[in-house]
Amino acid sequence: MTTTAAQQRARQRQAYDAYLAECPARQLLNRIADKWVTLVLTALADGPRRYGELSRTIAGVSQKMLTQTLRGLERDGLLTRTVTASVPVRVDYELTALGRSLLPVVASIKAWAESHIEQVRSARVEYDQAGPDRPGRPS
Amino acid sequence: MTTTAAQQRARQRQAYDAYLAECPARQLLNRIADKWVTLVLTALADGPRRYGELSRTIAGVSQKMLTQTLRGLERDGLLTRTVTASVPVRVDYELTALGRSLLPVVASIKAWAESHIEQVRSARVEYDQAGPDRPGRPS
DNA sequence: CGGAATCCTTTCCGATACTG
DNA sequence: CAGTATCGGAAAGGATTCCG
Repeated sequence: MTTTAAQQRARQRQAYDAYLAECPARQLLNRIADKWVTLVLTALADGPRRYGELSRTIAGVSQKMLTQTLRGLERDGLLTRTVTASVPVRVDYELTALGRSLLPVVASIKAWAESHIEQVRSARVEYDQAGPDRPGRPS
Repeated sequence: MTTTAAQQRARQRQAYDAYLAECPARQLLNRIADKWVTLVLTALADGPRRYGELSRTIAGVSQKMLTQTLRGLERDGLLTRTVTASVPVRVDYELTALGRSLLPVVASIKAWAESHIEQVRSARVEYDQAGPDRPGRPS
């Protein structure tokens, strides 16, 4: 896979392109196109939330994944982490301006999933019934 | 995993909620909040594409992941697969109406990643510099 | 050309135990 | 309360080989 000078110039013009495997945009896409990221960001839509609140809101998330996701989002500048040194300690998470710019996008994914699940389920039933012997199906 | 009649009724009332671990919407979210799904759907934005075209457009995707993603999207009713029996065989993929309804959403994620990568990268630099000894960082 | 099938490595992720 | 650290199983995903 060689790249011509013309392709190089084309890339400069269009800046970042997620279709290119080596592009940083591809890696960022990989990070934000994530279930936990979507749920965490939308859970912070209405303002700051404590760790425990997030944990309860996002049912079934393990503490490991929640912490890991929060750290990643903090590092990427999408949310802030504020520690209040009390007993017991209190930690609040809040979206940054950058995080809020992503919010409508991930919120629309979540909304789409919730509003189209019925159609998807019936499509699956139809697909599975149509040909029990199809490409991709074992035995 | 048994569900009581009360739980069934509760689900009917609140429809689907991706925050609930058991909810089908959570699983659907898990499927569509995916790097390959985003790239495949956006690659089909301008009309039908052949398998080989998709493979070249989405640089770095393995044949296994591409086929697997396409099969999943076909089963979920987001795209159609059309085989033309020639030599060699020709296979085209095209978005369905359902798939097109998801398209603007995933396109906006891809666009966000491409347009905000700079801000995210500088946020990472700042985070990493600020405290080389921070929560989550080894030694 | 457009896959399927197999093998094998990497990464994800949950469970558990411990800490300030 | 809000984590960290570690371990092991499960799943994702790449490379390779073969096929209609």
